[in-house]
Amino acid sequence: MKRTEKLPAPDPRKNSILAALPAADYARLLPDLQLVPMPLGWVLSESGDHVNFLHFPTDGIVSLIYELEDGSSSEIALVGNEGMVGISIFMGGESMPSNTKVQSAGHAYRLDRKSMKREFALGGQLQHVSLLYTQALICQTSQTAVCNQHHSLEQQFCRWLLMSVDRLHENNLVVTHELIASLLGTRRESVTMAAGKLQKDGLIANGRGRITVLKRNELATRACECYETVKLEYERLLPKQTTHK
Amino acid sequence: MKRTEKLPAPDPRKNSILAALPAADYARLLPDLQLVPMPLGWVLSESGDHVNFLHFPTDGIVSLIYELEDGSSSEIALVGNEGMVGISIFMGGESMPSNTKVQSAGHAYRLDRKSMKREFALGGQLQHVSLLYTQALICQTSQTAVCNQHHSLEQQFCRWLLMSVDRLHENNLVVTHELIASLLGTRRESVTMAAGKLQKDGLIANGRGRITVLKRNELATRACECYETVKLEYERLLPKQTTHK
DNA sequence: CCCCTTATGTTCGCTAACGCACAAACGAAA
DNA sequence: TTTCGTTTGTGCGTTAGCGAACATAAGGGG
Repeated sequence: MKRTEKLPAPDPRKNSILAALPAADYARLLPDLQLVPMPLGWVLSESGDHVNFLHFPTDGIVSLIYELEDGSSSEIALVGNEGMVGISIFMGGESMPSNTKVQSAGHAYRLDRKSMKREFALGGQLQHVSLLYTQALICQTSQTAVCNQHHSLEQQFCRWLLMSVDRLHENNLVVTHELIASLLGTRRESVTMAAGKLQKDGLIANGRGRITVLKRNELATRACECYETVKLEYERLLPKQTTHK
Repeated sequence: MKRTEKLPAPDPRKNSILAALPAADYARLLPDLQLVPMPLGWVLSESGDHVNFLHFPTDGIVSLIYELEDGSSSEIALVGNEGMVGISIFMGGESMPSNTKVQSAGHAYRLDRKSMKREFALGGQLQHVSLLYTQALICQTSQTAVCNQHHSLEQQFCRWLLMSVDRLHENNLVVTHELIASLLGTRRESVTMAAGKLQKDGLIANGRGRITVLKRNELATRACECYETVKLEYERLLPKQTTHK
């Protein structure tokens, strides 16, 4: 019988937003940051929910999902340790029409509404980085809209795989075709076919509830330009930087 | 021969964002607001352009458009007198990957980057309303993404017509099928067919480069839920209010 | 008034993706 | 090992929308 191992708490600064803060700002925030595990499938918030915490993932992936009345849905953005979940807290709307759901297990540090608003109002680096991140998120969402309109399922699937492995920092995804289908807003069978084709060509290996990316570069050539466009915009807006001391 | 008539300058407060400001804030801004005409087809900014002005439309419609490498494109959002164009100025990114293009002629007041940043940094009502509007814009963009994935062209077309007449405050649109097609990311022929069907059913009348909405309510029943969802979210985030004195 | 550009209407085959039905195979739990 | 639920594979017929080619029509400028 396996025991759940007690792992050491991850460094909050594995999250890029927190890592971008000057020491003083970070120190001010640290006492208010609470570690929370993000198990697979956990729903952080649903459409219209009053959001009480801003989450900074250190690992794992959270999907922002829009659901329609007929039950169909689409993922509009992916968030990993490069970002945060719950922007309506500082944007002022209190809630959003999207659901936020953990698509790959991990951890996050959460900051309560009051602390975030207090820090945001200071007009310091957290405000600055939060707004830049939000702009990047708008870019991702917009590109998703165009992508849904113009690109084939295979292209979208490749894009999604790349965006996921980028955020996981490893090649192995724990997902079913069914889940991917709901995120891409398509049928499970279509995903199965696309995955089968990529596997036959040796780009991925897919087992039961698991997909392993084997040839990242080739996947990128099969993906649409959307992947690269969004990635470049993220790097432009939120350049990789050494953590402030 | 028609002469261009010299019309009186529109009231800046016909723009909802400006109208939402307290008298003191508005007075501080007023000297920096410049009226600019927005002729049909005018491109305010293209992908990656360094944006120097924030525009507050008083009438007319501006489209935010994403263009792909192969020349195809999709409209991401519509902006009328309820909003503003050039959010990257206060979001911090300086530029965005979208093009902004006048889809229906009108006017706007523009505010230069420096003045906007100065006012935004004060943390007053302009900051607050700008962020709320940005969240509404994210909602519109996200819903567009889902809509592109799941809804038929007819549904999208009806949604687009409704969103346009809402912002124009009249029933008559000056657009060609070709233009609509590029905004909806589809073929001109498909738009012609959809328009023909709606005309046969008496919901719209379409002439050469002109579409008149005859039965607004019926159009709403043929549109997808996306129209209503976005509209409600706009009203929630930016409730109609009497102008501050 | 005529011409000529621009906009709209219509047809025909084609393909990606849908909806449904069912078969196969994997793996955890008994 | 057997069983059973979940996941994946496959084969239909159907359809919305694409792409290209072409016909018609509306309106402005000479």
